[in-house]
Amino acid sequence: MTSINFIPLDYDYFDFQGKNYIRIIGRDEKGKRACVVDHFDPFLWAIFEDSASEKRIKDIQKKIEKIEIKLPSRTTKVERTEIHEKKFLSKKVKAIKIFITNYKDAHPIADKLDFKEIKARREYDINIITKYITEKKLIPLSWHKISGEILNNSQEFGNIDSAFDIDVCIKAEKIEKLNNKKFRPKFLAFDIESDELELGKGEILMISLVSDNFKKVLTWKKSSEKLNYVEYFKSEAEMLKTFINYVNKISPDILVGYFSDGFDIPYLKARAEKNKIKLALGLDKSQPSFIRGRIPKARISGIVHVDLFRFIESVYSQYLQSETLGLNEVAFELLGEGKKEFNHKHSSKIKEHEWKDYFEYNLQDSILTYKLAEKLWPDMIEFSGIIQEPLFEITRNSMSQLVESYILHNLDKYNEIAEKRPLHDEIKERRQMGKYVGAFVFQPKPGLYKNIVMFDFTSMYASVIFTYNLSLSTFLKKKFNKTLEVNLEKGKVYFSKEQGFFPLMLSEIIEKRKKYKKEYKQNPNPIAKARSNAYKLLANASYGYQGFFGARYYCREAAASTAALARKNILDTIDKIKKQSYEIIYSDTDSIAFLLGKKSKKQTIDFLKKLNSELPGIMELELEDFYKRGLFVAKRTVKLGAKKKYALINEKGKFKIRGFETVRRDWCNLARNLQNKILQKILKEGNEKKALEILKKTVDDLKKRKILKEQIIIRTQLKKPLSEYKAITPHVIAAEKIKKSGKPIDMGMLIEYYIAETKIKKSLVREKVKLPEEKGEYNIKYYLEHQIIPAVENIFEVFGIKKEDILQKDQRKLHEF
DNA sequence: ATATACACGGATCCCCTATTTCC
DNA sequence: GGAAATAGGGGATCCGTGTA
Repeated sequence: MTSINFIPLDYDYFDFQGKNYIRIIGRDEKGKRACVVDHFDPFLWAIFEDSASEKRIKDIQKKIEKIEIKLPSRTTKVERTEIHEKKFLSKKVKAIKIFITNYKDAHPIADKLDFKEIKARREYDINIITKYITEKKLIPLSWHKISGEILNNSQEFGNIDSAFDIDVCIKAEKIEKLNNKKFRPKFLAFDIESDELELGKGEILMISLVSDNFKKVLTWKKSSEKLNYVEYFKSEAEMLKTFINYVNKISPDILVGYFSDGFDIPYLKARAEKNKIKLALGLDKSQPSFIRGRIPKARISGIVHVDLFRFIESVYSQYLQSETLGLNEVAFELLGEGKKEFNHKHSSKIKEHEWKDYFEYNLQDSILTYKLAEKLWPDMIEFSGIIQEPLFEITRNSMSQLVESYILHNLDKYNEIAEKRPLHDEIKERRQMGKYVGAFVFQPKPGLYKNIVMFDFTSMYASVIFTYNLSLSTFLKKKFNKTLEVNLEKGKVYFSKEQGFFPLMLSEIIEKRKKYKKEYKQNPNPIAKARSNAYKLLANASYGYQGFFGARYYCREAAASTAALARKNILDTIDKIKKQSYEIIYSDTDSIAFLLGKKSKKQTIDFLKKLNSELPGIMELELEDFYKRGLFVAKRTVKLGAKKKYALINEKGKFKIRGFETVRRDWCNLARNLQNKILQKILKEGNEKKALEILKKTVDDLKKRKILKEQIIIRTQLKKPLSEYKAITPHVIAAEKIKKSGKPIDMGMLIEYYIAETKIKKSLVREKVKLPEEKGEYNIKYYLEHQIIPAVENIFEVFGIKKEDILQKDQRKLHEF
């Protein structure tokens, strides 16, 4: 027996003689490409009724062991069974573990377990790789010592070692986890350019590739200038062949693109087909395969294909300020550099000397993608390690899938059998349930306040779930002794006080989050930060997960109770703060703002300690900050204060602006910047005088047509296919215009437009829409009445200045010209 | 395909009234 | 001259986006 130190990267499975085997590609310690083949005994569970007698169980076991399914290609039978004492939804159960020949047939086998003493059949609907990892504990992106037999030209598994381009192949006998050591994968970033955005429609003009000390642009277009990183070919086909050769030669661990699931890989595949070339990117020379979905997932055998856009969209975007998730903006925020400027036009119109810029542009995209991959690597590795799913899945799964994977991989700690995925009808039913009551939001009074204290609950929902033990596994249909009773709108619901595994798991997540946050503070480094963030994300998503109709552990009652008890706690706390004669000015979900008044900061902090000592369980209130001033405005429609809209300045002069148009991307920059400046001025100075001057200046500039076009562009996202819109809004018109001009329209596109002057008097805004590149003058009336005034009128109204006052002054000014 | 709460612009619908059209 | 058709104003409601 030999052994290697191994880090798993890419997981797949195959059948050999009717049985399932797992194939994992990774690296050994010397950086050599290694392949581990492991057997896997698939199984599922059947859970007995509590009333089932020992004798009956034995009977059933014998019957189960005779189950067999004959298919044309294979026969699957029950190989063996074991009786276990397990837990299901935190309750003790007797269950039978049924080992079968091939996991693909787990479903039909489950269907055959039709005995009245069996109340549930489970774990036949879990992905085979997930199941393998939970069983064998071969954790992705962690080092392991694999002992076993080296396969060298072995006929076993049909010559697997020679089918793959690998250095060593081992059939695993024993797997041991090693202590964490660093691993730096070999990335290869790539990007393609073409005239047409519709998949495969036009030719691929060029492909850029970036890896360690490697930069290339492959093209078949001629340029007047020779560049050392550009390789010229005589045709698209030759270029594609060389691209495939480079990928094979460099043999990266991770092939990384930006939106490459949705564009680059499918495009390459389509063009390769057209040119009758096999897109043999896989380690076994196979072509990429596509797993269906909203955006298909492009899998390359043996190499992890990471589409950074997808990872950023599903996981990382919440840490970003960027308003779009385009490569340019994201790279700017994370790396401080953006894409190269290039004025896109059809290749037939590009002059010879202009190609150089296009090549540079194309190369820069891959450089940025490469750098982003390096930057996000700590997050990918931490997510993969914590959730224990392969990188391919981690970078593509939604938040609910990540939470669920975390649960599945941790169930054995609690001796739990997994709950099943909801079936189609079940999902339909859950969705029809409608909404339950959510968070409490305090109705603020408009005004400019001084000396504000803000408290907030740390991980409020997660701490409520643990404190009150709210989950599917603790939800009771009836009231028993020692139960928690929660009043919901539709009646009372009950939860057991016996510890449920879900709340317990969540408390461990919270603990780990605290631990790594502390660790990060003591020693700031990307790994600690990524780890702390990953746990924070899991904790935050758990509440939503329990209320999500697609969840295995869906429990509407638990989700509704979480919200209800969070409301109760914050309202109780508000009462206590009031009783100390503080004046509450605002509260939303987990935060409370009130005036310091005559009290000192120390008194307030002492009071916070007292509040904390009275809070149930692990619930915790902390001081968010002291603020020098805060502004709350009225709603547009009624005189009441607007919720979720306020601006604060702390004692260090740092602003916190929420909900205002300043932070909304569907307002033009002119209105946003103006509002931002005005808010900041008012908060800094404590009055509106100077702010009013800023407003006048802007109105003046607007009327004199001094405003730059960039400032008046309105951006709105297209959230569904154009044809599905019932209300034809300005951004829909703009999208139609783009489509007419021959550019493709994608769902999710950010549509840009401005409102122009028109000759004829038109009443609808949409009739004045123009695209940024269209010539025209901006509509002064529109920008004044629909952008500038609405953005600031509520602010000035706090100081008793009415919209008419502002407008009248303007009109007088207008006459002066 | 994590949850609900909230603000608000613009379109659309509906009702009412004034004006125009038609007999 | 009077009824019917039409235009236009104003408010309620719906649709849609984005944020907390």
